[in-house]
Amino acid sequence: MQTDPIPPRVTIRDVARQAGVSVATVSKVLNDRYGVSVDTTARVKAVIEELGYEASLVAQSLRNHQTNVIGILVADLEPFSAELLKGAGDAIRGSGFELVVYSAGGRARDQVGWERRYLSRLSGTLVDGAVLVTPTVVDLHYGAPVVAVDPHTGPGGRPTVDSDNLRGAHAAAEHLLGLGHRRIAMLTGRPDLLSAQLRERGFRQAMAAAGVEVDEDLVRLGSYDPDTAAEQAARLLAEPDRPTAVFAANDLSAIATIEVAQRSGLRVPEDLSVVGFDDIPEATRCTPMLTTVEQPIREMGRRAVELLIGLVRGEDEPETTHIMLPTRLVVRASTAKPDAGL
Amino acid sequence: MQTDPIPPRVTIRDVARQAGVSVATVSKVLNDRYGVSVDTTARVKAVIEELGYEASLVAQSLRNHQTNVIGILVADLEPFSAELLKGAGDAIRGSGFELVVYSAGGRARDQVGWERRYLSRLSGTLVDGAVLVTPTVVDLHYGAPVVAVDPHTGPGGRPTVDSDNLRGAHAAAEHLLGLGHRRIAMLTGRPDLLSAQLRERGFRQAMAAAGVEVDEDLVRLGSYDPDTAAEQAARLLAEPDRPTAVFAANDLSAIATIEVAQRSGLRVPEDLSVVGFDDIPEATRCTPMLTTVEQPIREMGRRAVELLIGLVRGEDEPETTHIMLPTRLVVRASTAKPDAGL
DNA sequence: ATGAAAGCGCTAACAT
DNA sequence: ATGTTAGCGCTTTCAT
Repeated sequence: MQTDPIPPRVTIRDVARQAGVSVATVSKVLNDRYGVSVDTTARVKAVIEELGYEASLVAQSLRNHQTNVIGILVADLEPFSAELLKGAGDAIRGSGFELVVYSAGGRARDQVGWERRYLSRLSGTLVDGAVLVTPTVVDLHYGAPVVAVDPHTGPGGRPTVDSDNLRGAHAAAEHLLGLGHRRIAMLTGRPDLLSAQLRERGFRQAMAAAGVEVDEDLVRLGSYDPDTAAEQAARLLAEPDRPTAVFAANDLSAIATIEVAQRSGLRVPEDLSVVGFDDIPEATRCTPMLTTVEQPIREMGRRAVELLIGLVRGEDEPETTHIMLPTRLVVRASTAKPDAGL
Repeated sequence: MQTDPIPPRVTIRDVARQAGVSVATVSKVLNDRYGVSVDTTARVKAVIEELGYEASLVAQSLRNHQTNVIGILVADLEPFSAELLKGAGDAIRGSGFELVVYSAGGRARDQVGWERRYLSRLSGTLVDGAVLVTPTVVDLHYGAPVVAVDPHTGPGGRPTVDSDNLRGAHAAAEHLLGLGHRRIAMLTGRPDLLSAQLRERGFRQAMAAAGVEVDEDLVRLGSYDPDTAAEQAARLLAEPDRPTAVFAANDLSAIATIEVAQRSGLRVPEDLSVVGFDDIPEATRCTPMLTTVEQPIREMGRRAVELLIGLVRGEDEPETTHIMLPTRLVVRASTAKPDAGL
C-alpha cells in the first residue's frame, strides 16, 4: 500500500467541536450573521483557518437556493465548445458568479435529451441558471433560467444566441460559384439544429440564385461529426462524376474532407475546393489552411453568459431575446478555381 | 411581468406522492434495488417519465460518497486551459465518468490558494477526484485524489503531468542564438510555477553554452499574463539599446509583444524576433505566425484525466507518478536574422 | 450571545 | 413488498 489514508473532509462540526461552540454559531460566523460575540468570532475564525475549512458547495446549495454559480452544459468538449468557453470566461470575470462547465462526455450522441437530464440534475441546486450549447431538445421549463446557444429547431421563444447562419452559408456557396464551380457537394449538419437547416438553406438559395441546380446526390448528411463526414466524403469522391467542391457544414467536417481527399490522391484546392463553417482555431492548423465562414464563437459565449446573468438577476430582459451575431467569409487556401483538366 | 412563474424542481417526493408510494420505494426503483414489485416499478417509472424527474446531483452526492464525476479546476478559461479541456474530453469519453470544469473566473489572480478553496468545497461531495491546472499551492491532502498539471514549485511527490520545459526553452534560445541574436530579452512566467523556472533556466543554459552573457536588465517578469507582458515589452522596446529578440515564456505574452512592437513601428521579424511557448491555436492566428515551443497541451489534458481516473478507481498507480511529455520547437514567421542595420 | 432542532433531496438500514 | 427513520453538511428559525 503506497496510498496514505486520505483524511476525510473537514466539516462544520469539526470546526464547532474544535472551537467549543455549536455548528449554528460557526455558520453564523461564516455568513457574517449578527449575534456572535467578538471573542467567539475570533476563536472560530482561528479554528477555520487552522483546519483549512471551506463550506461544502453541495451542502450549501442544497440548503440555500441561490448559489452564485452558473452552468454551461455541453455535449462534448471539442473545438467549438472550447472556444465558446473562452468567451464564457470573459463574461464571468468580475461578475461575482462562478462557472461550472458540465460535459456529457460525448455520450450525448447516443442520448437525445442529455441536457434535460443534466439541467434537471443541476438546476434548483448547484446552479442558478444554465447555458445550453447545441441542445437536442426544445421544451425545458425548469427551475432556472436557460439560454440556448445554437438552438434546436422548433418553436423559439426562449433566450437564444446564434449567428447569421443563412447569410454565412450563402456567402460560402457564392464564393465557390464565383470561382466557377458547378458540381458542388454539401455535407450537412445535425438535422435537429436550426443552424444546420439554415446553412443548408443558404447553400440552396445561393445555388438557385446562380441558376445552378443542386444535385441531390451530392447533398449528404454529415451531422457536424468528423467521422460521419469523412465517410460521406470518401463515397462522394470515389464516384466517377465527383464534385469539384465541397461545402461542409462545420470546420471539423471540412478538415476531415480535406484529409480524405488527400489520402485518396486528390490535391486541395487544385482538384477539390473545400469550404467550412465556424472558423475554429484548427482552421489555420491544417494544410492548406481552410477557407471558411467565421462565426464569432467566443463572443457568442460571452453574450450568452451575460444574457443569462441578467436573467438570473431578474433584470427585465425579455424572455425571448434573440441575439444574432454576424458571420463573415474568410478566404484562405483550400479553395480555387476548378481545375481546367476536369 | 413577462416571466412565467418558474415551476420548482421536481423532487423524489413529488414522484412518490403522484405514484402513491413512499420515497424509499422510488429510490429503490431509481437505483434498481431489490424488493419492489413489478407493478409498482412500472407505475413509478411511468410517473418519473411523466414528470421528467431526474435525481438531484447535489442531494445524491451529499448522501453517497461516490459520484462518478471528476473535476478540473482552472484559474481561468483561456487558450491553454481550453486546449487542455479538449484533451480531458478525449479521456472522459467512454470512461463512465462525467466531467465538471470549475473556473475561478480569473479571480484567481487576487487570490492565492483558490484551488485549495475549490477543492475543499467540492471534494468529498460532488467530485471523486480533481485535476488541478497550474495550482498556486503545494500541500493539499484532501479527501480525494488530485493530479496536478503544470505544477507549483516545491516538493513534488504528487501525481503530476507536465512537459519538458527545460529542453523546450533551451531549443528556443538556441534558435535565436543560431540566427545571430545576442541581445535577447526574456519575459518570464509565473514565478511560483515550476514550468516558469525551468523555462528561464533553459534560456540561461543555452545562453551560457553559447558564451553569451545574459543582460539582467533584459529579463523581465511577464507572469504568463498578456497585460503584464505587454507593459514590460513596451519598456524594453523603448530603451535606446533595445533587444533584437524576445523569448516570451508563453504564447499569450509573445503575441502581446508582437502587438506592442508593431504599434511602436517595429517590424516583426525584421526589427524584432519573437519566440513563444505553448503553441496554442492562436499562435497561427497572429501576423506573423508565431515561432514557438510546442507543448502537447491536449495530450497533457488527456493523460492527466487518465491518471486521475486510475487513482479514483484505486488502481495501483504510484502516488508519485510524473508524466513528462516532450516539447518541440516550431519555427514559423516571427523570427529571423537580426537586421544588418542594427 | 448561544444552541437545539428542523429540513433541503436523497439513500440505506431497519422495521413491518 | 413497502414504509419509517436516520443522516449526509449546511442554514435558519426559534428557544433559552
